[in-house]
Amino acid sequence: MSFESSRSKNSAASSGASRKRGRLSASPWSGRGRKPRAESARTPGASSGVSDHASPSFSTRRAPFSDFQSYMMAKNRKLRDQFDADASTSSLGSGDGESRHSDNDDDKGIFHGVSIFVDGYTVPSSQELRACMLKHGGRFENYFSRQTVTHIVCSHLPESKMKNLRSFSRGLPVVKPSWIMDSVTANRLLNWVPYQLEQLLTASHKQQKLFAFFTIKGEVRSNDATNGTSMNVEKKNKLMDSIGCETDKMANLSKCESEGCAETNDLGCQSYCKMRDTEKKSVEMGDEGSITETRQESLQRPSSSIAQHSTLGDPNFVENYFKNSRLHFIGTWRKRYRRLFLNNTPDARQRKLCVSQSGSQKAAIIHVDMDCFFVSVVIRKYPELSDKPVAISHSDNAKGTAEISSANYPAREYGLQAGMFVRDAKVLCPHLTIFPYDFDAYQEVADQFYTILHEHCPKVQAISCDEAFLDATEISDDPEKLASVIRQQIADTTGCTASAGISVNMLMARLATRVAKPNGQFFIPPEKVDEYSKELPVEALPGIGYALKEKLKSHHIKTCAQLRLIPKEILQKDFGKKVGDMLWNYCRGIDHRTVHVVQEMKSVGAEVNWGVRFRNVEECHYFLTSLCKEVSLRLKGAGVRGRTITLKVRKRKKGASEPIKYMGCGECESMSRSMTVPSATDNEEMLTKMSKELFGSFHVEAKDVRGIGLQLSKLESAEIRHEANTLETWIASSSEKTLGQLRKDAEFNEEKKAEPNMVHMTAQCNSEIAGYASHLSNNDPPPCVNQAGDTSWANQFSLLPPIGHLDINVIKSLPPEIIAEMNEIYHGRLSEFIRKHEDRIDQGNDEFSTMPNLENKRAQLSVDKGKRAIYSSDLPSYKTSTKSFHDCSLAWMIMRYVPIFSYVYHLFFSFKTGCSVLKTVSSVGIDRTDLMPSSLSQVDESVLGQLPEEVEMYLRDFLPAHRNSDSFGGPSGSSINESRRQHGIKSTENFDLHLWMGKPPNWVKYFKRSSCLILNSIAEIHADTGMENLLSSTLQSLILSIPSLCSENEEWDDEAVSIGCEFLRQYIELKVDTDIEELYICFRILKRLTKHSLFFSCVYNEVLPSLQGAVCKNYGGMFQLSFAE
DNA sequence: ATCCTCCCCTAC
DNA sequence: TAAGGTAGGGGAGGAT
Ligand SMILES: Nc1ccn([C@H]2C[C@H](O)[C@@H](COP(=O)(O)OP(=O)(O)OP(=O)(O)O)O2)c(=O)n1
Ligand SMILES: [Mg+2]
Ligand SMILES: [Mg+2]
Repeated sequence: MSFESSRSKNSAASSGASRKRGRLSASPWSGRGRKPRAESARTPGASSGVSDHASPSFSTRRAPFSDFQSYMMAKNRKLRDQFDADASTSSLGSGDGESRHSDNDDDKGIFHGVSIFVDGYTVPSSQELRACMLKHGGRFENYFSRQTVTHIVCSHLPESKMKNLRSFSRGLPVVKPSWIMDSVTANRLLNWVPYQLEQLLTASHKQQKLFAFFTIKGEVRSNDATNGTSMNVEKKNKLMDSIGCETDKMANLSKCESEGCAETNDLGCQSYCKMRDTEKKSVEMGDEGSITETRQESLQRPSSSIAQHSTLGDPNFVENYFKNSRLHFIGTWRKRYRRLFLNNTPDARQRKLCVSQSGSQKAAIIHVDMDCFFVSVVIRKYPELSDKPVAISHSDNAKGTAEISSANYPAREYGLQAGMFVRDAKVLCPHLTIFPYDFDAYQEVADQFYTILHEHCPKVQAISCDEAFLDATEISDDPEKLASVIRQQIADTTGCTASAGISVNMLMARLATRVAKPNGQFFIPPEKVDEYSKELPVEALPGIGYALKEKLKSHHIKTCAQLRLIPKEILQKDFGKKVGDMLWNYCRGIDHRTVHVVQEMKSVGAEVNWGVRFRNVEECHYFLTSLCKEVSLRLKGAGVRGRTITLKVRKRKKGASEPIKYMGCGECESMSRSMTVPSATDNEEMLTKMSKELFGSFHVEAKDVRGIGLQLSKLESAEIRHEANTLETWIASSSEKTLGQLRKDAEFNEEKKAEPNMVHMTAQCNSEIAGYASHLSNNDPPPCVNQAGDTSWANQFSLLPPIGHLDINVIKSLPPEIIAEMNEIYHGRLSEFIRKHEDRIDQGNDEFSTMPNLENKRAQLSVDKGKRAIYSSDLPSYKTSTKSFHDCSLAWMIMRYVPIFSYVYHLFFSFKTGCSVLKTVSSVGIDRTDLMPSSLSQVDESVLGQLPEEVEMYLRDFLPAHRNSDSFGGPSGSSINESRRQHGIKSTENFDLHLWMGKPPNWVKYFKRSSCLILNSIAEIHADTGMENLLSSTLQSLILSIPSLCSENEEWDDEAVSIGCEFLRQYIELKVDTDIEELYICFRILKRLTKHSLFFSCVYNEVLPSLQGAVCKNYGGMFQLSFAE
């Protein structure tokens, strides 16, 4: 939707009033200047690496560059970094990745030879640590294995977990994440000893600690006094190193950094420079017209020109933009604090599985949220400002369109809100003090915030950098106490206040927080849930934003109480199944969600919709290149690759003028297109190529482009080892086991040797992938199966899908040479298989085509004979089927070895149609028939969430997170079809809460349908009295039939009372202006009715305040009704 | 029916 | 000047 629409917090109207700033406002802008992040981002040695390496985005890493040379240097450096990351990723498991840059031996990275396993929640997150390790030549293990892991990294484990950790870590260093971050900062591998986890130091470890302490005694003493952090550690390290505790890797990166990276014979570097040159040339040359235009514009436009801050003026635009975008930061921080479920931990396996589901116990959910987060953090230094209106924004310009990011509570008194333009805010509150952002500080506080939460509760679901849900059901009898302890500690540690809401579900906890703010907490007991939720306006419910609110308003629904009057089926019909359910539940305070500690990552992307202005396609392409670079880095940082790439383009709406917001995108038409490729990628050049193609397909005028975004989905893990490892482990154990035995296995199986024939797999997969990747980067056509050369596929026999999995129809449609090769791989059994099948058809007994077999479907090799993009390839067909077999095996093994899983499985795996009967024959000795889900996408999330965390982890980890084997059509015509579908608002008049509108007024329908006899009668009477629209007449008639109606067979429920109340309230609303006398009469009759009927008594009492309120508002007095008896 | 694509909506 | 991102949920409608 357009940023310009009326739902915006900004009114275009109010630009007048440029008043003077208050006295206080001078300081933040004039005094401290406003170099937002660039400087601090490079500050070394912040305690836990807070300032650096926070985001995979390169944009957070370097200062902006003013001249072209430093720009190029930085680019080259970046390229090299990225190259390193590539190398270390593909060198996992086999060393051959290194040959690619063997000329540069010193580029191995400081963590060469180091392999970490991250246990539990850490700051920075395991994702970031992973990115960091891979970037600097180290390795990151998803699973603990004594063979591979050299260091265990963790922080803040509860004591119970510590015990486990002690037992399985035996001898391996257990260190804090700061070891890694500090090492990176120092650009060398620091000694880990000072970073040992103190909590873990048992007798055996103590020796090392004592040793460490002893050798640096003097230093530590003096430093301890200053409560030092990284500085002290840094000193400790120097000492340790000088004693020779551990050999250091030479710090060699800086050499390259200093000069001449452009001349490095680094292949990637050169090709990059070349590419950049051509890019640049094409931008400059363009067509004749645009050259002159360029000249003219740059001459004509002084510093205030549009070009200045747009893509036109800054070759580093994307980079600089992300360095300053608050929304970018809060968007990516969310990831930082979320635990992604690939991060399985041994302790999770070890913990008891019998954490009995608290079925009977009432849940205790705590929602914690920092108060006006950005403001609080910044004004810690200025306590005198805490009761003055303060906001955070990029600019203090009272006439500008900079946005308010956060306003403190005094400022909110003036009506300030996040998202408002500064110029509007200044109108509302002329003496507002505005501070610039301090992103480093926000991150640091957020880190502390989450550390505290995790210290107190194992079940934390991160919502954003300043907000989380805790499930305290099992850990505390007194969640209110827990909340206050947590809030106190947050205040003490961070100097900022947090508020908390406590209730029985996530919805109510969240709503409670709103009441609690600022700096408070609020508990909504189960019995009050109804009461609290009833009074709310619908937009107070999370999930109801501008659009839903408006849609509901058009049905005359403004409050939850009104919403409750609409039957679920009708809501579902009008809003869709899920949304309808949500509305129905939420307005009653019902919420079935559970606190999810781990969450799935489904897409990775980046977009820019500010400052985007182009003159020609070349500039668009250059921008796309930067964006792809960014996305590629983010993918690598997250350790994933994607198969579907989606490009989103915002195009100036026809007739739309220059946006209200400076450099904004204004009124836009937005469109998106995607293509799916057979092999998941994170390769920058590949992305660039694809995104350019997608961009071209829009046929958009370059000058009209106002925003571009790129997103990858259908994600797969970048680490092939992941599944391999798992497979090994599982295969290594043999017979049927109980769950208990299994757990013990998990504890010890790192000791085991895997089957020798399974070990090869990793290396082969890797080399295959590497080969494919290198082809891509050389711009060669992708290798086809035959060229791929290695007969290694034959060796991977054990990984092939059992022959029974193959869809015979698909097989037969394959090119003959592929069939031949497959036949070879299957040692001739394939042709036999085909022959048999043909026999069967002859007998009219085609088992394979009549039996619905999901797995067969998944293994289908969709061969698109049509035009295919250059990067498409037939090769992955094999990979796909191989992969699907992985999935089967893993899932199968879970079922086989863990009886409880069969149970769990039946509990929550829902199949679409025809459950697949999986025929598993095979090379690894499996011979069973079982049901299998094809992926986690078929799992019922809510059930999954209720499982014990361990089970959840298992399932998430062992099942494929995503469907891997759906057909890959490439950008085949259909997937690239422009769609101009209208999403017009459906005007179903199925329900309307305008009760007094319509020919027979709408209330008649409701009353007739009601199960309440009284309401039915009212409807009847209304009809009998000739559809009289005056309520008083109806009530007059009603009172005559009182004896027959009320007292004896009074049957009514809450819903009847509610609709009765709504009926009256709307009547009040309708009549209060125009016919106050009618209202008076009605309520006198009603008062009389209360004597005879409890129902009317309820309705009357509930509506009376509304009546008196309305009367008072309009006439300044109240009805005297009491004498009416 | 179910999947997929192209949206829209929401929250921070 | 100013930095309107990110990612999940979900609906409509076409393809299968
Ligand atoms: N439109 C928005 C919403 C939020 N934020 C940033 C600034 C906020 O400080 C932070 C946290 O968002 P909250 O919704 O929690 O808002 P606050 O913490 O500022 O206020 P509250 O006390 O209501 O939580 O995210 C932002 O930049 N722009
Ligand atoms: Mg907040
Ligand atoms: Mg918040």
